[in-house]
Amino acid sequence: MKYDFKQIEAKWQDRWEESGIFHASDDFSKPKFYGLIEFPYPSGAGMHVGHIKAYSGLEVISRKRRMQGYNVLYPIGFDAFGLPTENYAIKTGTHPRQVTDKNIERFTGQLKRVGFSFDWTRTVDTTEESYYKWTQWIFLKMFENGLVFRDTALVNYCPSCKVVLSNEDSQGGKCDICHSDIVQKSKDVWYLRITKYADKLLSGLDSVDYLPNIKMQQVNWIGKSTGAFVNFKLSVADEKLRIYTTRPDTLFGVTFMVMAPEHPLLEKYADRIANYADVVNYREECAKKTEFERTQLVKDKTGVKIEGIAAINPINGKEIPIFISDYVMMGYGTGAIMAVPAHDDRDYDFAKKFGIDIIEVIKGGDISKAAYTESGEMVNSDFLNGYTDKATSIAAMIKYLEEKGIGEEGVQFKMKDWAFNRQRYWGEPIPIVHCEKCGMVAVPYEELPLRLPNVTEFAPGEGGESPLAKIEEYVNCKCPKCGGAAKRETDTMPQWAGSSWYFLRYIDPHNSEAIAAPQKLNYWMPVDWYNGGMEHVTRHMIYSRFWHKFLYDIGVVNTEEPYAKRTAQGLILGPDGDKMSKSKGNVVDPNDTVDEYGADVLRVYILFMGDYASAAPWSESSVRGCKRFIERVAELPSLVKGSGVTPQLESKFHKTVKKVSQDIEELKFNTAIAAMMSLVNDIEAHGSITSDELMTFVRLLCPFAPHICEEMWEQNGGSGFCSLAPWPEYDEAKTVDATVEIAVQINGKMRSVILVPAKAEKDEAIAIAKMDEKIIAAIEGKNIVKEIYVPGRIVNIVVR
RNA sequence: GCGGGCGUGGCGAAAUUGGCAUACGCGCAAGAUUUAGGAUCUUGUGAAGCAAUUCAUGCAGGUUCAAGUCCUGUCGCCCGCACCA
Repeated sequence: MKYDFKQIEAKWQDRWEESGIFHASDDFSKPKFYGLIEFPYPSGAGMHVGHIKAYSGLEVISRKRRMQGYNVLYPIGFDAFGLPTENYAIKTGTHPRQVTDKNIERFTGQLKRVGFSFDWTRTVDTTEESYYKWTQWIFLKMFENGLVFRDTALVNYCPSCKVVLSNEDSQGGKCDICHSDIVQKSKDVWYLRITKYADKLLSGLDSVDYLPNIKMQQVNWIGKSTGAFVNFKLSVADEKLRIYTTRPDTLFGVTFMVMAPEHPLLEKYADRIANYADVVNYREECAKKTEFERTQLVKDKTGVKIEGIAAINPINGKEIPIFISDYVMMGYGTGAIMAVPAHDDRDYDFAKKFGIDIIEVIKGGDISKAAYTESGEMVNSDFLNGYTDKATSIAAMIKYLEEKGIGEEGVQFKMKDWAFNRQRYWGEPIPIVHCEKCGMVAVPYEELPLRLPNVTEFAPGEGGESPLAKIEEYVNCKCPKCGGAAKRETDTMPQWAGSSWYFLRYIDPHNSEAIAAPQKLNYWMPVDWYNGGMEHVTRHMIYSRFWHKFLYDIGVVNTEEPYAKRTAQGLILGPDGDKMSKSKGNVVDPNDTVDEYGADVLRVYILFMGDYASAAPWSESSVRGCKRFIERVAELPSLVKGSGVTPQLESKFHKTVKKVSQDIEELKFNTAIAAMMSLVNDIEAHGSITSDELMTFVRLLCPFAPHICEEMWEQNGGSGFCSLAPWPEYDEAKTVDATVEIAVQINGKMRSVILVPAKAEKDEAIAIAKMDEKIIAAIEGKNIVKEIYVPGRIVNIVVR
């Protein structure tokens, strides 16, 4: 068969589209498989081969599931709101709608050329009114349920994008989008109370099958810590200074207190603080520092001692000084700490710098040199003296604190509430109206979608306000409650909103009455397998798990967790081994590879490159190797002869079917393909193949290289589509050879190879080994000390 | 600093989980075919040696009949979190 991939691939892509064989059906009697990939952001750069890799894993799984008889939902869509599109619109004056449509068209074309088995009838686009209506609907439900609040806060602000960012979007003090330095700015912020779900987000991880490193990152991000809150009295007033600590058992070692420079008690007692001017000065200096400087660069301890107010250690009545320092954050715990310099590195540095006492309460280190942070025997600690176990001494102290009413057990999370608004045009309008009389009022559900007005100016205002603020007919409205004059919220939602629930919309994408029909949700959820990039493991995944858990709590969905299983693919690096980027010019466009080698070759190569989860550089010559493989596969029909199959080749077939079937489930596509290559080598060496075997092989390869397989299936008398033909079965008995080659070692060194029956007993195997010439020579005249036989593996004779 | 992972030919990588190290592919070499080759096919290909053999999984030890795999130490790289109290 001549391998004309252009003709073959176009032909089958057309047939698949016409026949609709990849459309999921709502036949609830069949077992279902919902495979989900992260829908792309349709950027102007088009897709690169990394996208293709991200979708190829579940593509193979989904195709295999269809052949196994499952009702498969493998959908695709576009996460199209966002800054890059808007920035492009500002630069070129093109409307973001037009830019988005153009980019989606281009992405769609690229995806179709690769022959992905997506259900194209269920495509979603987060920027369509029929979609964002429901994004707004969920927001209003959250508003209704007290999960939305507004606050003035110091926020991460990107001066270049003129936008407020969540902590997640400003990691390392850099803007996630333009990489400018983030500054702290006081602003009105809409928050989603994700912290209310912190515990559920953490405990839910026990019931899902995520790769261990994915779980770990989420656990880390949620950052639960257990400890205690302790109230310290102030010397000047009947006022408590409340702190959080994970080591309440070190309370006897406290020699000073530290408050965050922004701590509200400072202002409250300003008139009692003798050096209040210094405090204000220090606070202003700190505010100038970016988060990055404050947390990364300047680890040298700075601070100011509060004159005129001290704290009383509630456990021993000692008066201790209070400092302010920027190593204590207002955003974590209570914004104040008890400092135990003997057993905390940061407190130790601070105490050394300011000449404060250091009292050892845990034995084991040398506190004249450094803080001792390991565990050990408690000393100088009254009733805790002699305790050696950390958990018991903490429990004893908490018990004491609670009895005396000076503190209690407590839990803290690193995760903060989700800053949810952006001063931008290209996002979902926040459906809230500000009324002078009624306050914040929700737009009534029946008025959704609250449409994004058509504008011509997309740039944010100099004051950082949304472009929507300039449109008077949008801003001015009537209060839905009292009917009086009111103003609309002009901020929009962040990029992460639309992607927090898209997997639900695929289930019923054209439903105008609900997110999706309940019986369909019940059938399809949860997502059986979700694959995506490691970069989305903490943001998108945590946000969407939060939304899903909320929807569960209000009875919209029937599963607590959206994703039953989550895996991640590794990057494809440029041919130079660097991360692909436009600026380096090392981006590989899948279209180029499809043009030159064909979609099947591209697919096989991407999965053959190496471990699916690891990064690997692109290699053009290795692509050619995969082309050779596909071409040799295309020639297999010429080897079909009526008979003449050897037991060895038959066994190899069964072994290969078994290996490929198993490897696919473990995302070990590289070894699955290697096994098929090896089988082709053996077939060629043998010189013939039966028609049945050919058809088995074609079905086995079909999820990887579906176009050529469909063609061969048709040419060789297969009925229907190969893509729907039954997945090959194997006979376990036939994967085992009757005789096996095993190695013979003398004293653990390989000396020979013998052929023994697979079921040989120890005596038989050793007897055969001792007849081997090389072995005879090796053991001649020596004492046999020990004989080891591992069936099917090895014989080892120990001699002296 | 804390947490996780990795280190195997010239290259991408395998290794049934303690049992023939280097499968599969690339590259390279020789040959065939070709007007030509960045095409195709055949053969060879960890290193040293004429050989039998010996040495090879970052480095140094250890356990074991047997170690890429387990243990101890050490070096190097990658990722995540990070003044989180």
